[in-house]
Amino acid sequence: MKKKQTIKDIAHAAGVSIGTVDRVLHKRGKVSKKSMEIVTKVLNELDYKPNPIARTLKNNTIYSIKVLLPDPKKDHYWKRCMEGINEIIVEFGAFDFEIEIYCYDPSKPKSFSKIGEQLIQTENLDALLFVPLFEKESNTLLKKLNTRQILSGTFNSSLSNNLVDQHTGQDLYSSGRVAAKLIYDLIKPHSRIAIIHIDEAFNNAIHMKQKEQGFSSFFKEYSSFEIKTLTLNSNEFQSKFPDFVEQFNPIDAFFITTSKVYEVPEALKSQGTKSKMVGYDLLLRNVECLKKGEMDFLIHQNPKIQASLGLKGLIEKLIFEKEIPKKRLLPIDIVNSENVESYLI
Amino acid sequence: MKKKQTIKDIAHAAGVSIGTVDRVLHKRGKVSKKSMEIVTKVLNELDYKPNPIARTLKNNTIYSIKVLLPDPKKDHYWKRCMEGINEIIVEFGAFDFEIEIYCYDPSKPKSFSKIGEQLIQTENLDALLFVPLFEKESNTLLKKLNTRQILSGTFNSSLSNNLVDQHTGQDLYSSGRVAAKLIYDLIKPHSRIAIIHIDEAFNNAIHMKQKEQGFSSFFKEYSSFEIKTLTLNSNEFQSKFPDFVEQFNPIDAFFITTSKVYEVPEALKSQGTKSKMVGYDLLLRNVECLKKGEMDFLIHQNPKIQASLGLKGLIEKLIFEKEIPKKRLLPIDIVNSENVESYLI
DNA sequence: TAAAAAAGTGTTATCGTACACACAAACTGT
DNA sequence: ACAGTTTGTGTGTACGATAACACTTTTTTA
Repeated sequence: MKKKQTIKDIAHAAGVSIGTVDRVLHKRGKVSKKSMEIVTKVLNELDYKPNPIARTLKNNTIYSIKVLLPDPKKDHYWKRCMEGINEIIVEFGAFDFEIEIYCYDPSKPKSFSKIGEQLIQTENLDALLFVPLFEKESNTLLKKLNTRQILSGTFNSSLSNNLVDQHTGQDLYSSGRVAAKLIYDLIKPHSRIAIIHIDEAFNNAIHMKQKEQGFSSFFKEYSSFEIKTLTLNSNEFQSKFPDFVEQFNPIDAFFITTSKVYEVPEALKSQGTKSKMVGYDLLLRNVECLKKGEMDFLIHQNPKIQASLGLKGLIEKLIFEKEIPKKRLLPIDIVNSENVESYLI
Repeated sequence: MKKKQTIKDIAHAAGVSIGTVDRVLHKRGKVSKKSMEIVTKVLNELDYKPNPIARTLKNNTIYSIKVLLPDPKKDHYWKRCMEGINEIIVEFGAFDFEIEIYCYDPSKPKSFSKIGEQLIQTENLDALLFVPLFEKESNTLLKKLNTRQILSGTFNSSLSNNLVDQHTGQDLYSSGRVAAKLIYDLIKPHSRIAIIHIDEAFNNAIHMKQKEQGFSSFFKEYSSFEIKTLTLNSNEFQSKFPDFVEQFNPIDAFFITTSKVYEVPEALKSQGTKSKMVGYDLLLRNVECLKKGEMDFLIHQNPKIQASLGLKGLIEKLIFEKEIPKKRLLPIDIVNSENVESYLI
């Protein structure tokens, strides 16, 4: 039963003062070669780890973190992210933090830029966590964050470059392949498959493309399927979707690449046909469809965990100086009517 | 930008010393009615919460936690639990803890009782986390833990009573239903389904039973399926399984309730028939089968997360006095050949 | 060679909480 | 009325890490 080593123990073992040990630990210089050697030697031998508790106690600055995500009022998907953020705020409530959430309009790149611009003007901003729906605008923001030495984190969507300090998300290409495999198991050869992209306003373009590429890559190994793609935004759905269905009929399976899955069974009801269906995200309306048997699988993007892990990473980096991986990929959860409850807790 | 309230702030606002505030906070008496009133009033007004960080700093005791789980050498499934435990040990390495792992033979209840008995004899044991494979023996242990005021936690298997302080696991009944739904989607009506229980030595009896009940409950809604059950232990597999298959042939789908799924495709190879198959756990051999297309789905019990969350809960209870829920149910993950990698990181 | 600058080292206050201790004021009993 | 007890209150120190500060020793410069 050995007690944890403290800086005092190290100092004593090395025959120096705690001041010297501290200078070695923080590489603050002003240490002789001799002291340096003996302290590092003792440090390695005794496996010293500074007590994070004591460290944060002394360092009583108030860290400021801002979170910027799409408005949940415009798209319900983001509500769960908000919940994840709020959970972390509670969890770290005992620490001196000032965390504020801001929302932008997911259909307006300018709204993103504008709020982003305001946020980085904040005095003493320590970290910014955001959802980079718009590639160009996000990169502009990131560059400014980097020059100002502000810690950056993204989640949900990913950027192709390496500018961000930390990213939390899913591999969308694999996610498309998962959907493909699920559908493949449900249908017969020579079936007809429709890929439907329903977006607010063509912003998730990269997002949807990656899923489609994964999906297609899977079916390339099997030539006997006919696959067609329809891309439309939310408003066009009522007008364009029925036409598409009529022309491509009969459709054996649908792969919907966004969370607006619930639109499809609704629209198909008049048709009377029963198709296999795989889509994204556990929105209330999607879950209802799943339970009613109107769709087969949902792929869970785990927005809550993505957001909370992202924020947690930034916080721990700030207060514990914990190193965080540049990229963290979460599992791709397959959800059907029977395990959906287990994800909703 | 408001700083966190400290005990000093409260004392100042109430016009008393921090000692008095402290006595009010800890109900240690020796406080006049007048002081009591004004301090509680200020306390409520300013929404004071003591800093748990500073609190633990003072309390420099070394906590002792023991973990008792089935030997990974006897059953590979437990290897990942071990990994989860070790990750947490690293994560909390900076704190004063003494965590030790002990293993018992999953086929011998006596081995569990014996080591359990030894562990609770330990002086100053603060918490015990264990896998309660054996109901009777586990309850005996739990009662002793309770009388000795030792914090208790279980994971993976659950007990029907309420004696344990904290449990982390999955709902096995639902898990059986998930398997049922997966199989249902893959086969035609009037198919024949086999439920196979392969156990080391009939210890997971409750475990397997719960899964079977969930599975059956799903198919009760559809009368047109023929379901047969085979229960055997690992050693009997070679001899009894082929007979069973021959008698019940053709079998359209298999539901294997334990992690020994990999045995089945192997045994069926000589048969030449292709059946649907759903089983449990991401053992290396199971993953190989999944990738080769020899089985359709695996249900992931997430042993690593179960173990690590369980241990983390106990630790946080001890050092931060964080309240932990009596029961924590993890999601039931559905795994196919395309998302399996995302769970193996 | 003396003065100035730099390098190296130890001491100490601080963060917020907890608790022992000291001390004063208000009571008790003889 | 005075010693002894109880009650109430404030002060001081500890926990471990950190960094400012003070001090000594060495090196550089004029």
